[in-house]
Amino acid sequence: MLELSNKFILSIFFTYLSTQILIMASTTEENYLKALFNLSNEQGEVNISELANQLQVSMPTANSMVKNLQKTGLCVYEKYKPVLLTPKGKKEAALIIRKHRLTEMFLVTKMGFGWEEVHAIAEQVEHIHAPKFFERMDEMMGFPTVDPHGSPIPDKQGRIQDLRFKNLSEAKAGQEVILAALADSSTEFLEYLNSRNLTLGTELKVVSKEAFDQSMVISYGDVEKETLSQKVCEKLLVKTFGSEE
Amino acid sequence: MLELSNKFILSIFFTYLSTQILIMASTTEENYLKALFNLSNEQGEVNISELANQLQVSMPTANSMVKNLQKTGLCVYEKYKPVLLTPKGKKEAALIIRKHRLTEMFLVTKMGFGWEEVHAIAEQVEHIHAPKFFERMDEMMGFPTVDPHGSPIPDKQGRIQDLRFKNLSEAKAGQEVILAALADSSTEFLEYLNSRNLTLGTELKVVSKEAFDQSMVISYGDVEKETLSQKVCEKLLVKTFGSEE
DNA sequence: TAAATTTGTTAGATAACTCTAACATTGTAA
DNA sequence: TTACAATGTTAGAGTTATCTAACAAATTTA
Repeated sequence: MLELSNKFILSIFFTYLSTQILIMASTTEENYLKALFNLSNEQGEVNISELANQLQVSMPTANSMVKNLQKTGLCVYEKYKPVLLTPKGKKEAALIIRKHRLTEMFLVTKMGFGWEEVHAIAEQVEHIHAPKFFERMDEMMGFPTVDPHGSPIPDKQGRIQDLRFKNLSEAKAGQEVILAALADSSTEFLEYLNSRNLTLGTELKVVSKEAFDQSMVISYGDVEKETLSQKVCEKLLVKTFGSEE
Repeated sequence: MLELSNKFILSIFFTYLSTQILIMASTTEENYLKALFNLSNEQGEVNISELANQLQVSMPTANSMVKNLQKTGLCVYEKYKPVLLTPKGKKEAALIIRKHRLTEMFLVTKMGFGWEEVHAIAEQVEHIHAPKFFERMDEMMGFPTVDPHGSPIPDKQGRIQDLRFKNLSEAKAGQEVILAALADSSTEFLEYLNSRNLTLGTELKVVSKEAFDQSMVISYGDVEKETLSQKVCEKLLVKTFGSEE
């Protein structure tokens, strides 16, 4: 009876410790946090199968890791329910994403890499534990707010600004917009954009829109006519001239 | 009988694969390789106890990892004998050290870090698998041959030049030398040197030498008299004016 | 709504890296 | 040269992160 009671008190004590003391997440855990963050829908929910798929692990693996993350207070999870990040988990995820995006920006602006080359390197650098290293990058770049693909860089507190760009696919014929960000930063898509000389900041004019397949003809720079499929238009995020902050 | 024979053939096949195909060494294995490389004496030998001590693991742990490294052809080892790196193991170790030292130099020359701050960061960055990342660093720095502590940077083939500096402790009274490298790059020692304004490239004059405790009085720059203990003198590597390559 | 499909869980195993305890070998010193 | 000390090895176990096989729940579809 007494023993049970002691165990109970100890378990409270350690639960307290785990939420208060920073037990560094392993690289694996960091990857799960990032995946959960990126997969979160409007309700902040993620299904185990999506998580497993994203990380290319089996469902039992994802399931058991989610249980671990819950023990350290980084997510909430109930059997057969979707996973939710806690505020602590969200913050930790955002800070990893901060390191990722700062690194990508540094590689492009300070080291001469192409925007299609940086993801794989940043994927490794983001796990480095050296606050000063990332602070120096940030400083050297003049505190950028977006990465080379237009995605916002979370601040030191893990807060992310919501840029709320529009999809190019929503633009009307005749409209002029600025290419501001991408909804897909895969190497393939970036190389597609490279081959068309489409860079962030480019002013685009929607020449026409094809009702049949939602493809668009646009013009920009020296390019008079370029046809973009619906699929491409949905991946291009744009802002209107007025909408600078 | 037939089964045994098949097993034997398979084992030969996999041994062959392991020596031919690049099975990436894990971060842990990389740390063992580096430690073996750094601890190697003139005969290239390392005792298990030294290795275990260097990596702060138990002897059984070091012992079993050495067996793994042997399986992948990175070291040679016989029961109760010291460990030896193979040429393949030496090369792999040197290439990790190359990444470490390039990183240290980059952090100091391109990112404004102090030489006492860079070791811990480089210790993490050295495990990044991204040849282009390190090649760009190298290029941006103009292909440096030494790191911020004067240690040589191995080339892309893993070859290390032997700079053969002398110990300051061997210098005679009256002699003038240039501080070229350090035999100890611990934070404590680097901070000691910082506090005395002793940097690589500084011209030192040996004012006098104390026979009793082997301490030295030196002068350099604006400093007329500075007493250095024997311990410090042994950690300072110097070259004479003539000995530039 | 019952059956089929999808999604999620449990159980049990494996690989990598680590440990301690116990034992074996080698080297050193009485 | 025997005994002690130092060094090295084996055995067995724990942790983390992964898997497959089998089962269970939830959801979709007929």
